[in-house]
Amino acid sequence: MSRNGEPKQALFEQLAVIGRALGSAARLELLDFLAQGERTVEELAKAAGLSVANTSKHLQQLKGSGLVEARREGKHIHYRLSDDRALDAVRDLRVLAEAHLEKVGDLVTNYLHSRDALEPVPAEELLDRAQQGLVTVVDVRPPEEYAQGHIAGAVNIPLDKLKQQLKQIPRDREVVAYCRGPWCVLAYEAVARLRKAGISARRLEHGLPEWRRSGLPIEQS
Amino acid sequence: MSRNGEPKQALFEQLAVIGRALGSAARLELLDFLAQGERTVEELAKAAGLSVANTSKHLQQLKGSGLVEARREGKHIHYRLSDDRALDAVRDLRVLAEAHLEKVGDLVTNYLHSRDALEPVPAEELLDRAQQGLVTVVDVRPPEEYAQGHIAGAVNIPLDKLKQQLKQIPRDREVVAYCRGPWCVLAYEAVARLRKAGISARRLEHGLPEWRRSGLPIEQS
DNA sequence: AAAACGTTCAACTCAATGGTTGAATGTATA
DNA sequence: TATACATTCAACCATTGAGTTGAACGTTTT
Repeated sequence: MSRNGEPKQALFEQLAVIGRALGSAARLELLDFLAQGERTVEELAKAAGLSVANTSKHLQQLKGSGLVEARREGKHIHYRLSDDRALDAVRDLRVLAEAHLEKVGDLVTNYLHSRDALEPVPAEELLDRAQQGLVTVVDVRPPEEYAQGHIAGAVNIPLDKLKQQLKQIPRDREVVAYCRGPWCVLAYEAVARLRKAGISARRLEHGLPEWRRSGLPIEQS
Repeated sequence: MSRNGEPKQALFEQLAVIGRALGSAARLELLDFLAQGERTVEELAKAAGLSVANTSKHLQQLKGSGLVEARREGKHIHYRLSDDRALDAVRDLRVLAEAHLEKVGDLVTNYLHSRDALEPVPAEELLDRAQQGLVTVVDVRPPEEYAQGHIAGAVNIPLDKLKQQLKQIPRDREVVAYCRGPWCVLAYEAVARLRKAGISARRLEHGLPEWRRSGLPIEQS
């Protein structure tokens, strides 16, 4: 922004408006529903699990960026995708995300070439050693998810904060990282980075949902 | 995000990470430059008119979303697009912007004084006619960028050298000018000046990155 | 008219982001 | 080894965004 209104800047700014519109999981989910056809605000709110007011605001943001259009019919206002090409953009995002995650996966498996290093920590073992204070348990999910509930005694270090907080991690004991579940790659990546920094690290066999289901101790912030 | 980490939510959140990365004019401009090839932080900062520190932060955000990769070479760190498909996403944004944001249309048409006069040449048409020797293809970017790769058969006439080299341009056939991307200022300006000099000229519909992306012939100096 | 309903607006809180600055890191050169 | 250089980090401020709540708007029904 900073600078004058050169056309080039202005154009990129317009593109950024659309980019921002795609930069929220809630809105992407709304677009996903709208891909199936027209929906009212109420329907969308229910489907996405959002408040009506909040949904309305998201929809207006989408409308402002030209991705959706609205039509009044009686009491209801129906929203629809204004252009099928909007789906192209979402599809591209998906492709990029998959490519990225795959690449990350490759990085991890390349880095952890030793079999035992890749070996995950079973839940019972972790519980056992955590209670003896032998391991540092790291929750690599975003703070919101951490706040909702996490393994008792775990510290929250989201992946993007890992580098900054490396120094605060005790180097004299093993780190066990975990995240959402089986297909969540955050924990893999965290382990890779920790090892790169010379810290002994493994990942929890499963994620938090499995931990909870097994009746193992959870705590909330 | 409010709610728990259900897989579906997690997926959309991953997509949203990429969407957010595309949600800043500065980052889109950086991507635009990177579409031409590897660049150092310093080069990018200068090109985008941002501070180096700020540029670095933006680049790391792009890296975090998997859109770009970095490589160290001596003192410099070279960034590049990690996936050509990233350009697809940006192209989609552009299409959407053109289709739905009247603002953009206004900006574009205001920017080039006569829209009809600056009708672009589609890539296939250019390739076709260039092979028959019917057009003079002019690359108006600076020599360094030209050296890194240009459309096969194109001559390099940077904008500031255009006046001096006008005489060397054959007047009996059409000139097609191109530069970095669809909105690169240089090509518009070049076309305008060529016409002023009585030479029939149009600009390439897209820029070099898109040309390369389509697998059309490139050569290096 | 009045009442009921779906949607939007306005005002607010809290977290996240873009940006700056000066220090720290890591790599080549003297 | 000391120095210069390119990049990143850390701390900080101003702005924006998501989300909530209660009131207002427009349309239909009574």
